[in-house]
Amino acid sequence: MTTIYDIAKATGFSAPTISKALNGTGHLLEKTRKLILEKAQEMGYEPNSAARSLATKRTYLIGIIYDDPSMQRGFRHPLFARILNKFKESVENSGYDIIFLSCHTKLSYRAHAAFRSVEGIVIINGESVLHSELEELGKIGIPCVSTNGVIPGICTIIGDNVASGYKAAQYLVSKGHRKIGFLSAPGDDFIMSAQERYEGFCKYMRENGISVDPTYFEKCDSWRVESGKKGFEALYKRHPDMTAVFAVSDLFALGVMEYAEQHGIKIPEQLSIIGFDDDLIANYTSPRLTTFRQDADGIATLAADLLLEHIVGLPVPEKLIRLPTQFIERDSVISI
Amino acid sequence: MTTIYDIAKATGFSAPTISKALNGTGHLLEKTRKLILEKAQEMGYEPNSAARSLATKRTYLIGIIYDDPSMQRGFRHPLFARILNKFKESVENSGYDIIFLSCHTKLSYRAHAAFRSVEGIVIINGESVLHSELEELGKIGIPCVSTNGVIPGICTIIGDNVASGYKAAQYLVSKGHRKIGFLSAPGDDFIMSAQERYEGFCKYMRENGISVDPTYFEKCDSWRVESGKKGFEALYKRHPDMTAVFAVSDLFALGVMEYAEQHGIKIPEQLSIIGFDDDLIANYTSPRLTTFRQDADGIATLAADLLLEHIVGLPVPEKLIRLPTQFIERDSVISI
DNA sequence: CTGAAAGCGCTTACAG
DNA sequence: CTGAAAGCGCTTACAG
Repeated sequence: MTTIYDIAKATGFSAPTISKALNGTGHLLEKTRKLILEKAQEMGYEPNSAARSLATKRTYLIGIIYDDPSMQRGFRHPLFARILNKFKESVENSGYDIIFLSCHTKLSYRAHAAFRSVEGIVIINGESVLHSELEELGKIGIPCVSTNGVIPGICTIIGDNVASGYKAAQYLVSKGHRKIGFLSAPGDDFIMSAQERYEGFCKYMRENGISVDPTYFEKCDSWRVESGKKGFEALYKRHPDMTAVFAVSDLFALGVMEYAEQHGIKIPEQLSIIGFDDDLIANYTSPRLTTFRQDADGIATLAADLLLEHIVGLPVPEKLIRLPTQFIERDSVISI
Repeated sequence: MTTIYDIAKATGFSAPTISKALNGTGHLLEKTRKLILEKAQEMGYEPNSAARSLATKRTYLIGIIYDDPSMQRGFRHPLFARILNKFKESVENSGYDIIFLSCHTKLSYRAHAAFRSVEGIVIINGESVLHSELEELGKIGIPCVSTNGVIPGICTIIGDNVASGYKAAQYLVSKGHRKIGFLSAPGDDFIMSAQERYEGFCKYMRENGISVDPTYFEKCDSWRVESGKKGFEALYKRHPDMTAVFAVSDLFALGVMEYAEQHGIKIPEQLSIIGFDDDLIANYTSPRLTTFRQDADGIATLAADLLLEHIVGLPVPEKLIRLPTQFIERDSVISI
């Protein structure tokens, strides 16, 4: 590893001068700068981030919270992986690297963030059980944004769940459906996407004088396929005359299809389905799945921009920003 | 940010003593250690990794090369995302963090690795076009493993492609198929998985006296669904009497299914298919797709273990390690 | 058992 | 325009 001092020795200039030449700061003779740059190149010099960070107090590191306990698909999560992809790309374009913050017995998110001196944090998919940890994050003064749960004091950018639920209800009703099952998912005061979709669903019904029977609602106990299947089974046993179901996840829709196939329920002839997320798979089931697509790129870009602005000291709204989702009509819903 | 000096001042001990207490090194009075630890806790002390790295020359950072130009699914890649998940988990258990190495006009993999002082590098999914970059990595002396392409001087752990191709041929032939299309993918001297699968395929045929007609082979021009579809179209136009096709990727199989549906080809009645990767989707197409599953966890764990051993100075074999794949028989192949 | 000194590689005022 | 000095937060020999 060549250091700045090696270059100093080789060129006869002092370390500060080398530093200035390398960073393009200060006023140096063009000739000096050129000579130093050439020598640095020749000697294969690369700056050392640890030393630089120590001196400048800047690490160009963004901490990522990405834990997927509920769906357990890790980096293959249909929404959060897309957000992560784009977020990473965005911050890298500004010279930042990302680092994953972990949280276990020997290390908290906060401790990890402090250890690596990250300049900002994005909560892409947080362990819901760790509220207190996450709220703590909101307090330590380090810039933070969230693309998932809503945490006091942290700016959150998410898809418009209420509008999506509203749209689903509207669409199904327009197709003549009235006995509509709702397959929901775990959530709490922090992660509310499923609840909000139900809220929007009920809102449409209410506005249009259609009563909502709470026994048509079923909350699955995880975001996994099997949970969707199990949830649908419960729903179906209560209401075999149900004509449609809105699942808050494509994976649940898969579970429904699986159950339907095993029990001779024809889709969409006997049962229409709407999913959520537009997983790649939604385009290849049969029938192809009608679903909602969240604006992952929009969410990620906005989150990155706001976080970066926050880092350089610009004011950031501490509020909830909702981006529209896109309704994707395919073949899993029919008119009755 | 409380530093070691703050604790020194607060307790009356010197900085080195604080350091020893915090790290559990040296010989200190139990009483002293306890007092310091309590004070540190109370003051919310967290070590600073940049300062520590500078002093110890250890960063506990692993550089990840993960670029997916060919399939363009980023973190949702059916194989590499699974490897990344498990690899991350493995190294984190040993106290390491991962950081993604990027490679563009203003930064090479090598420069990025040097800047962040990573202690080791894993090439999970390298830009194939950047051979020279990757080979350079093999030379700079920093511990390196690969789970994808084969690079001179770098230990590589991959699935057993030859055996998989062999198995596919054997299975198809046992079901009576003789006119078998082979849908291959881009590759080169570095990334050879598709070629190797064809090699194994031909090997079985050769060993069993079945001639292989090269016009039944088609190389798609990316790993994407559309390329698979296009590739199959070419194949099908040459050989409408083909009874089966082996696609080196589930995504290609999806393309085949799409083409088949649009052209009234019944699957599996008129055309049997085998895919590769066991993407989630393979279990939900209709018919459900027969495919191969790579041992991503095994590959990742082995890669992590070898890399970590290499980092602490243990000898690591500079060779190619092949892990068996699992053949998953579902419903997309019939006997004829 | 504890501490004074030096150093890791870089940058930032401050002189000249 | 260039450099001497000090400091970022931590650790490692080395004394005592």
